[in-house]
Amino acid sequence: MQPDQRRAKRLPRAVRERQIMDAAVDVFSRLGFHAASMDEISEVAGISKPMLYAYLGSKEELFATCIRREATRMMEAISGGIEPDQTPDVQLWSGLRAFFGFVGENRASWQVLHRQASTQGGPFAIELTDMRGRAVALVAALLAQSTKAAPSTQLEAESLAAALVGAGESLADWWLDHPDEPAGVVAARLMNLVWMGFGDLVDGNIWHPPSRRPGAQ
Amino acid sequence: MQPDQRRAKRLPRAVRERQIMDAAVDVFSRLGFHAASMDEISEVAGISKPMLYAYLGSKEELFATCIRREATRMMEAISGGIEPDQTPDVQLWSGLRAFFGFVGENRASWQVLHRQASTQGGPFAIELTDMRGRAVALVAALLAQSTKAAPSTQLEAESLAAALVGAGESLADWWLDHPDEPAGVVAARLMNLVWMGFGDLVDGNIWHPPSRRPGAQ
DNA sequence: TCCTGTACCTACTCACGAGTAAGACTACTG
DNA sequence: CAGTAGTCTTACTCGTGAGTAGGTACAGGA
Repeated sequence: MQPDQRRAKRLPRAVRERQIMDAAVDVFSRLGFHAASMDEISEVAGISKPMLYAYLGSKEELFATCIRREATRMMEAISGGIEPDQTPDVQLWSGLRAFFGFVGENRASWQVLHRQASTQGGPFAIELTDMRGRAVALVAALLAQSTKAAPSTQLEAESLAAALVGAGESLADWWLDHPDEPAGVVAARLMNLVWMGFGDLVDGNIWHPPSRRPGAQ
Repeated sequence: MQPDQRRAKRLPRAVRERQIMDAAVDVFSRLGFHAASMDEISEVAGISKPMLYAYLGSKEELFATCIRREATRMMEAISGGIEPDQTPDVQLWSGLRAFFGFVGENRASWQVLHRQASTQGGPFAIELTDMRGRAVALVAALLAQSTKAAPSTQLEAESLAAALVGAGESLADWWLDHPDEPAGVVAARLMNLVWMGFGDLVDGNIWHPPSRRPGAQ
């Protein structure tokens, strides 16, 4: 109880809100929505519970706000990583790298986004579905570029995009349990799987970026 | 309160246990582990709470038992669907069909297995990891058959198997939100994606089973 | 120096849910 | 019909966690 035990007193609202959001993402990602308590979030954030309610509203509002913030951060990271005037395979490659790069550096964000939000019903799933919809649209547009030739592509591209996004999601989940692998390796693995297919891979044909540096990552 | 409001009175223990398990899978799949209450499970099962505790133990024990039962059912469905003396691609195809067939007919089981169990820590994740490990081993063995030719296959096959299993898991999740698609179509889509790859698909090369009936499903 | 607003707290209320105590009802066995 | 084993219930205890009441402390302006 020394007077010097400064808890960074009397900060402006915007700063506190960021601290609270960071704490909330941390706690939600570790415990899940239901098991997380507002008491613990306020403790991690270094403030008291009434502040939390005054600034961010109820537990549900806080969770929804977390999802929106992290979803926005991630989609910006991905679309920022794509170079639009490259060939489709290179665009896909850079998108995958951006995605796994983001997940690698923001594991808590990914936890709260994918594993938590998708298991809670109600408004949360809506936010999530919205983000996934944007990701699928991004990939579908990219695939549609590749398939100008083929005939019945519009719907087919979209469902394949959904499968690819799903594969990315679950490979990211798998990666959470195998954190030793570098991001580039995981991304390259998925790239090869979806671009070449096992049928080619067993013949030794692998995909690689158009030679800047031979090694991955 | 008519005396005729028979709640199927005084059944033997084994029958009650099955009813309770079914109710538990239903409630857990709808609400998740934490939000599900033992009161609701007992109500759905048509018995009172103390019976539930007497027969299946605590909430955590009940949940773990659910996971074990559903995981076993699913793995049996899959390995029962594979014909071991076929070529690797056909084996993979029949495995995928068995998997999506099971999920389609047991949506609640899949919910509780994948979406719920994977987000809860502790003993549940262990059960789940165990099941996934068996699935990955199954697929990895299958892939290893295909790649006798290639050199550095042992570890590579295993990680590709993990990616494939992950892709299947998340495609099944996606399917939960698009229940109108038939199981065979979803399975065929994943089969094409992982066996042919986009690189072939954009050229119009699709994989199909070695002609019994031309149409899928 | 008083005044007002914003940051911030302690200490509650209240509902809900896990788990239990204690016994009642039924069926079978002798 | 008494006894016993197993089925089943009502009616609790008790902890935990969401949300709030009612304040204190500090900062800046008059």
